[in-house]
Amino acid sequence: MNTQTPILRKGRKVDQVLAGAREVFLRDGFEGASVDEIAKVSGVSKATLYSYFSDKRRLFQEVIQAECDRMSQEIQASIDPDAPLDVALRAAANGMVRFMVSKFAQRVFRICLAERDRFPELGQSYYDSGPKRGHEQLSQYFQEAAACGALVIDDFDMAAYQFAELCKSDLFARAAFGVQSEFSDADIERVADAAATTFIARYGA
Amino acid sequence: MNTQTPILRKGRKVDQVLAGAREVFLRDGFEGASVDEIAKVSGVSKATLYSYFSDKRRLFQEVIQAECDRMSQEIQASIDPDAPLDVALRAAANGMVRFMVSKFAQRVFRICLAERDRFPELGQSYYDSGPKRGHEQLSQYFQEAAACGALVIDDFDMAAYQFAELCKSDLFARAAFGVQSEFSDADIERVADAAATTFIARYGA
DNA sequence: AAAACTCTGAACTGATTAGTTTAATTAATC
DNA sequence: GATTAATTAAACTAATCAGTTCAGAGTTTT
Repeated sequence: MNTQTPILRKGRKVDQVLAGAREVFLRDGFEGASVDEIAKVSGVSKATLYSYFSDKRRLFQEVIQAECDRMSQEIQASIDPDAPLDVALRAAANGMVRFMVSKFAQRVFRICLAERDRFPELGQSYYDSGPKRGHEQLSQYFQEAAACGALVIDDFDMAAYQFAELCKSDLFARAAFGVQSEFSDADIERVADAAATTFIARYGA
Repeated sequence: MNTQTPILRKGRKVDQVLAGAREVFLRDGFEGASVDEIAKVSGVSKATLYSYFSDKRRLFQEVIQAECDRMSQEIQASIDPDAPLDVALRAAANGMVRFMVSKFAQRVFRICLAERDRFPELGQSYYDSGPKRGHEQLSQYFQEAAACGALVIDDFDMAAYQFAELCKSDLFARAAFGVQSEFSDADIERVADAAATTFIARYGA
């Protein structure tokens, strides 16, 4: 349950392979990626690759699990608990919008969604690392703010879900479907402010 | 620009093929689906299939375009413009939540997202048939309601985006990532009511 | 019922790809 | 510097799959 390393890694090029596999899988998806391509990009022979990872599936799982974990790290809802409520909420919303439309978050989102039939545990894994984790952080902050009397919330879970969804307004779907791929600070600020304003209108003290 | 039928369809089994292809593509995605399987499910020989559709890509495009169109039809934000505002909003939210977590909408959503790299026009096509169309209907209703003095809205586009996003709270991500697949009326009602309440708190007169 | 059109089944091509094997090379260890 | 372990390139297997071909069977039209 702790230091087990389920994959055999007896070589010095494991990290090269993981890096190469990450690049190719995130670019081409699971089916779209060929093992030869991954070996080439990694600068490693196919035999070496297969000495580390028993098959393509396991390599993919390792890579995507690592990306989910990394996403989990990056979701640090940068909330300053001491700032005035509206300032803190605006800043948090800004961070969330920015993260949600980022190239990285979008890639992981789309890969996990696309491959979740082939890898049944992947959907749950993504959900736990992304939405669920973000939700927990928000919910906790809202509880503190409510304790201070700054917010009046009947259902903390629902409030957190709504806040996160408000941050997706407009931009998220555009990014996901490739309608727009670059977003200005003004775009982000606009959505974040609107999200915070609506949230406060409902839950403000 | 009107009655052109770009695909050669000189046979009597075209609809069988489209129906079979729909079933298989929606189940297995583009790569996952094999043409032999489609022919088998359609009850048609592969030669016949290829006499209708020049290749697998075109068949897929036809099928998914049809599904986008069908989705477009189904998005009839069932709004009663004469009902009291909160009743109308609750009903609209209920319809939206129900649609968004439906098997059909989820299938189309995931397929389009998964295949939009391979079919560049698909992302735009989905966006236009789904989010954009829903957005237009909402925006129009909000403008009417604002004209009646029932709503006070500064940015109609943003308001419509926010309403739609609020309807995705909690359930949409669960459905998309397979964390939950069946939703009770109570689940739906809960989210819809919360969405309407938050919306009215911000934009109510 | 003859002519014209459509469909079938099955075999075939050609290309791609996951995964294996092997004999030789390179790097790490003692 | 000798032993041991890791890596390599390249050829190979076996499977899958898109798309073609064609002789014959079925259907529609006149």
